[in-house]
Parts: sequence; C-alpha cells; structure tokens
Amino acid sequence: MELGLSLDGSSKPFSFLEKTPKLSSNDHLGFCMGLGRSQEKRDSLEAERRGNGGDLKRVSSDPHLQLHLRLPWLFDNLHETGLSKGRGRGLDVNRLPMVALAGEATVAHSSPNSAVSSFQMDFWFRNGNSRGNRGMDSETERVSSRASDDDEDDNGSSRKKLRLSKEQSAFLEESFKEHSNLNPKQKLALANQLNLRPRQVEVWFQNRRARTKLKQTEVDCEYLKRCCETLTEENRRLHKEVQELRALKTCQPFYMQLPATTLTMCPSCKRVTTTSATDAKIGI
DNA sequence: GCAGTGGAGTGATTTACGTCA
DNA sequence: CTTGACGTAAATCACTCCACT
Repeated sequence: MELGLSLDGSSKPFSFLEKTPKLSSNDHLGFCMGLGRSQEKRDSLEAERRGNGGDLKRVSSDPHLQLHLRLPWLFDNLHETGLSKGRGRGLDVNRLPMVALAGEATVAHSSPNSAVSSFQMDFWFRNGNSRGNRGMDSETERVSSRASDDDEDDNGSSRKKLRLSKEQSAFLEESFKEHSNLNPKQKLALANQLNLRPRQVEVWFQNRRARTKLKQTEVDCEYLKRCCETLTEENRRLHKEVQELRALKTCQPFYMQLPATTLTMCPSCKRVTTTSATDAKIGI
C-alpha cells in the first residue's frame, strides 16, 4: 500500500510517483512521501536563476524529494536504501600518519586547535585588518602565504579546514538570502569582496543549499508525521462510525427499511391506491 | 578549575549525474 | 550519437567549538 502526500497543493502532486519503482512485496507497509515544489514555485525559482545573469545552464534536476518509509516512521530505513553507504574513496591525506606529511612541515606545525586559523590570518593580512597585527611569527606567515594561494595543492594535502570569520559568514548569508545559486560572475565578485577563493564561495553555497534542504526536509517530515497521525485518527474514527451504523442497521425492524408509501385517490374512478414514495417521485 | 567526551556546526573533498555545446 | 566540460547534489570526512560530566 502506498500513500502519497503532497505539501504544496499542486494540481499534479505525484507525477514523480510514476517513475518511482514499485515497492516490492517485501516492503511491508510502505509509505511514500513526495515533498515537491509547486510548478509555480519551480517557475519562480527558475526565473530567479535566469535573473542571476542567465549564465546558469540548467535548473536542479531534483525538484522533488522522495522518501520511502516503513511505518511507523522508521527513518532508519534511509540507511537501508543506501544513503549511508560509503563509497570507495581515494587517498585521504588526513588519514595518513603525520610522518607522511613531513613534506608539509609548515602545515603540520600549525596547531589544529589554534584559535587563529590559517585562513583568518590570510584574511587579516589581505584586508589589512587590525586584528592581523597580532604578533605572528614567521611560521604563521608561512601558513598565511600558503593559504592565500589560489590554486589547490597538487598533492591533495589541502584538506585543511579554515573557519570563516563572522563577517564573512554574515555576508555570505545575506547573499544566500538573495539568491541561493550563484553564477560565475557573482561567485567571483563575492570571492573578491570577501577575500576568499571562488572555490570557497562555491563550496559555502553548496553546503548551505544542502543543509537548508536538510533542515526543510526535517520540518516537512515532522509536518507529514503529524498529518499522518491526524489521518490515522480520523480513519479510526470513521471505521468506528461505520461499524456503529452497520450495527444499527441490523437492529432496525424490517418495516423501517421499506420506502414510505402514500395513499392516493384516482380522480376518475375514485379508487384509493397505494403508491410508494419512489413511484410517486418518478410519476408512476 | 580542568581534562575527557560526545554532539553539533561547518569547511572541504569525492563521486555521480544531468545538461549543453 | 558520442564526448568532454561544467555545474550541482549527495555523501562523507575532518576540524572546531561547546556543553556536560
């Protein structure tokens, strides 16, 4: 059994279900939720993207979110669908022992717990920020210059987490409110404005989109959960009502079920005849 | 206080996929 | 039709911060 619910009230809310593979019989009681944007919303989003300069070549190919759950609300089913399955990954330098990073002496010396990230140093330096006037040794300067390189390291050791400053985050946040997708021009402008690499801006927006979507999904799931509970309760109530009506029907005397009859007199022969209400209605 | 720990937040990377020229 | 470039979503990792014990 599949139940489709739409949150947006679009006229064709479950078109995506046509493409959804049928749940196998092993899926027990399946619950399929479709969280979709209405066409209008999608159009506006597309228009917004076009308005961003028209450089974007396509819109998201994933206008809907589909969740297949086994009642009652077993979210852990997501794990079974492969969402949490890891893929084969390439070499991760962060998993290498420190010895292997000997060539990255400048980075390795930088304390990972340092409150002053290499990026922030870079930001201060480039901005001429007064905070950057703290006494920094030559090593932090080396880190700074390294972080300011626009190109990624070829040896893949650039997976160094750099925390953005509050100002940068706030600015990115504001930009995100205006448009959640950036065209290359906007990306470059933002990067220049914030003294970040374009790639950093790009990644920030990617993460922001993903996490916004995740949050929205959680909210939607909660809403659907409540909807389902309400509907279940309503269903239970209606079933009970049907049972009561059936019970009432079997208890009623036979005559109560007969259609009402009326006595009529034929105007010509003056004979009294009985006519059922239905007969009278159809003019017999 | 202080160290250890678990969880949340977040920047970065990898992979897969769709679109377009 | 095929192919490569490009952009994005999804999944994941790694690091940081913070509350709690």
